[in-house]
Amino acid sequence: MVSQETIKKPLFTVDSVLFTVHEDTLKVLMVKRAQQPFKGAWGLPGGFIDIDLDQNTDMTARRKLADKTGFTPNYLEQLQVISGPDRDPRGFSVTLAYFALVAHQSVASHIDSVEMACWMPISELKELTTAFDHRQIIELARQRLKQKTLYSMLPVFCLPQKFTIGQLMVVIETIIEKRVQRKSLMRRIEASEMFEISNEKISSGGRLAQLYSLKPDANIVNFERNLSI
Amino acid sequence: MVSQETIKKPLFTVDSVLFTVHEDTLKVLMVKRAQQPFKGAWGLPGGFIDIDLDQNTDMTARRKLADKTGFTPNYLEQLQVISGPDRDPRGFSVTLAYFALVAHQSVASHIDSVEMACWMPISELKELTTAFDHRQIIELARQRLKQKTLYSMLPVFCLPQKFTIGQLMVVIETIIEKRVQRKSLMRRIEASEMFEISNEKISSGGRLAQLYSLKPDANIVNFERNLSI
DNA sequence: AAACATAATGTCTTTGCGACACTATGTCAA
DNA sequence: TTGACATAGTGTCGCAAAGACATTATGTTT
Repeated sequence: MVSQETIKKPLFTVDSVLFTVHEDTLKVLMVKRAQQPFKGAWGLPGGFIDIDLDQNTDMTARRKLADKTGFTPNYLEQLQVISGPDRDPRGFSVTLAYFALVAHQSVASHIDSVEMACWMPISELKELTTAFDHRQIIELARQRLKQKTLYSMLPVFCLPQKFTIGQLMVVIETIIEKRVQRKSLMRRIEASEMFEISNEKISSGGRLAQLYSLKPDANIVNFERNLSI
Repeated sequence: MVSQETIKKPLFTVDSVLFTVHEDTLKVLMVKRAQQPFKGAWGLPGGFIDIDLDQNTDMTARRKLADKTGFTPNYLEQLQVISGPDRDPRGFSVTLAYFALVAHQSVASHIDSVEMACWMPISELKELTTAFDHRQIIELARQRLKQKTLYSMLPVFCLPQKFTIGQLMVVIETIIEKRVQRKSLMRRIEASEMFEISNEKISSGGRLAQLYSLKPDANIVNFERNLSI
């Protein structure tokens, strides 16, 4: 028989960095670990692939997130594989980290009712001791989110189905930590052809704001220019 | 004890898509499989992680490439994890695919001497039956290479240490399948500050061409604008 | 020495974001 | 009711970087 049968296998896990923006703050979903190692510490939602339940690793990520939030995220993509002999006390470990986005309101109530999960503001992470190398993974995810925000409309997945340009602007500014011109966003919304104008407007303390929504079959457009850093 | 001990583990492998450009053609390194499954078929170089030899999955990719080419690539980055119950006849399989670049001349002689490895022009892939889902993985890698070529100088890793703008232009045009302005490349070389002007020039049938080389400590700059598609 | 080939530069056009003034239209309070 | 205020949306100019292409520079070849 071939050699792979005799090679020691590493642990393989799937973890997700689920972001949302709420109250002008970028937050990440953390869960309190119920088991060793790092029992009781905050860490990323994730776990082992279950080859009877999961068709692939994307499903593993979704399933684990659903366990914690009762929801599947609006957006999910692979972030990176992190591996090494020392990152897990149980032995050589390989983690596939996902990066996900969700509208805060979608999951707010469920999260609030569970003691094991919380939305952690990204700024409060440095004072927190997290399980494994999860803080670095979150930082990696944040960089990716920031970068993608410069050339795509990814932040719409942090908003409800119908949203205004003002809301989009706030979310983008929170993510990239820089002001952005409303005009630029309007140009991009127009040019991308990803969105449709709702027949509703909502009040926001001044002139009524146009509601937009993502077209049902829209693919995410990547613009050829970044917003300036 | 916790449940992960009882869960069936998927197979975990690391494969690499190693590109080079030679004779105005984008080529990918394929190896003839020595073992089942798909024994005798062409596939991507790769294999199982060896937790005694490899500090992480990057090392696995490098080690497996070195086995086939006697070389480590000039550039290596993670591409994507592909997983599923049916992609490997032995059972549920998880593959971490890498994407790598090398100058053709670096490895040409070694490859030529080995019957088990060859540089396959990307255009000839569709007529070839490849192991597993390796053709899709290659296509994925090609898309990524193309995209990154629009906003970075990644193609320099397909060139020898000293290269001319003309050579760079050919490689870029081969990858993105579109003509590009020499002027644009010169502007980018200047602006990125990644390169230094060699004190040599080489002949190329006309006026001598300036040789450039990557600064030893240079990081890869991402431009804020894409080349047009 | 002339023809040719490739390299490099000069400069005008095009495109899309940034800045900001200006207009539009809602709410709220006197 | 009306005027102050707030937020939404538009018009327009500036600017930076890529595209296009003519022009100049400097090699090789005959």
